[in-house]
Amino acid sequence: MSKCEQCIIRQFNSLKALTKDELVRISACKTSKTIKKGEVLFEEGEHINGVFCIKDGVCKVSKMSENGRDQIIHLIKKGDLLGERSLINDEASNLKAVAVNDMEVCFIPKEEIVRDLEKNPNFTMDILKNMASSLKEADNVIVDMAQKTVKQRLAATLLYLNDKFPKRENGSIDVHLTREDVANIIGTATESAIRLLAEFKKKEFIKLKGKEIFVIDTTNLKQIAQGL
Amino acid sequence: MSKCEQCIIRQFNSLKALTKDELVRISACKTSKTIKKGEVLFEEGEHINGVFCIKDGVCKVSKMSENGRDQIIHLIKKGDLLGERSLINDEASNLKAVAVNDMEVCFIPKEEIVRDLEKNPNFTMDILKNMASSLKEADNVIVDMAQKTVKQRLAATLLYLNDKFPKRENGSIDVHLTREDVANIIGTATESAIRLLAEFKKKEFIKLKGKEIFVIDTTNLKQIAQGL
DNA sequence: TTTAAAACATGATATTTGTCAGGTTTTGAG
DNA sequence: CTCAAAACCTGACAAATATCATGTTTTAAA
Repeated sequence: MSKCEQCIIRQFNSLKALTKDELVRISACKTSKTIKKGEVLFEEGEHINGVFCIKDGVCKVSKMSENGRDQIIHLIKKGDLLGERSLINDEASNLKAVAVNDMEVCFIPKEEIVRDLEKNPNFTMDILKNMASSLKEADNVIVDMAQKTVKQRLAATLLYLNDKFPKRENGSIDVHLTREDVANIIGTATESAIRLLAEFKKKEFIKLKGKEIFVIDTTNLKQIAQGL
Repeated sequence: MSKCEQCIIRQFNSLKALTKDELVRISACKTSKTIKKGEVLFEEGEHINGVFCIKDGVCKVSKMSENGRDQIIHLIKKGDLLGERSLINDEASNLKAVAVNDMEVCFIPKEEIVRDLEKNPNFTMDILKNMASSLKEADNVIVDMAQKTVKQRLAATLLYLNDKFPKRENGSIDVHLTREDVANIIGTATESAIRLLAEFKKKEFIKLKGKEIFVIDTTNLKQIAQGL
């Protein structure tokens, strides 16, 4: 079992604010898990009671709408923390998380890390800063969902994926999303997502090879995302 | 100038976590303002450098989309704090705030209250809890914007307004929103909002008298909001 | 009180998006 | 490898929504 105090992943999230002693204690109680593509990390309504530190892979975090369709709200990747909110309130999760690529994660139980939230102001402030930044990002998503067309949102999403996620050797985005996943990110019907992907392909803004997506023409995609 | 330590409004927000001494100090440096309907509290891109404590009235908090239309993201009312995020990061505001009714607000400068964020863990935790709850709420809004029809969103918004805002003596919701404001909350064209309001009126789910809105049939509005 | 601007309203029409139906291709378990 | 399930794709059509045009009513400033 690897040791948190030697793990470089923590540099990418709030765990970097923990002291060496705190990390040693956390290391002793954390569990490491391998999660295969398609497996569930947690369900809506479940009490998570801890945080996941993502060492590798990607998962989709979604919420079922009253209309019965899943809306993907976040994609969580290597270096991210998942489930911070479970440390702050005692509510059940309003979200579901499913692995999109195979994952390596560590799980830190709430009761061990909550103390640090109370005792280490650096850690608290870092969590607070992240929340503030997530909230700002959420504002942007709300505006985009409310005001942009499906085509604009797809263009923006492709740029986001291309920007934030690793590439395979051949240059495609290394995230195993189905067309339905893409539709559930932008909030549209699967058929609409497929049609627009085909349109972007035809215009040579992107290349498609099975589930692999290659972003080619960022300039034009940016223009479309902005509604020009 | 009224004193914070004697002000009951703070019971409704995170300021309740401050000690008496802290409140006395804050009281000495805060400024009270009257803001008339239509006046701007702050603009997008402005550095707020403090928090507003809303003693009375309502304001709309919005963000301009790339498409050039304003999206209202929050309605802030009596008892709420506005601008907490300015305490946490040093970025300019991504949002604009405009009074919708006449307002009474107090402004607490950042430099005076930031100390309390550092020194008083109760205050920090309360801010953190509020952020977590806002984030959860933002998730819900994203799902609704992405998945619900305009009609569903209007029904949900009417129920929200009816639930969260004071009523006038005659029973109408005491928030002075134009049709354009309503459209900018639900993310649609003004004409569409007008048409749907007329439809709800015809079906007697609501009553309209000028800008006054009376919610009558919550049962049917709930059904519509849920897409039944 | 007057009056120009803003807000409200409605019809006609265009565009976007969803739904349904029918196929083909890909995937992964056995 | 085989083959059923899942994912993908496309067309036709329906529904939702935006846009444009035009007229009326309300509001608030002079």
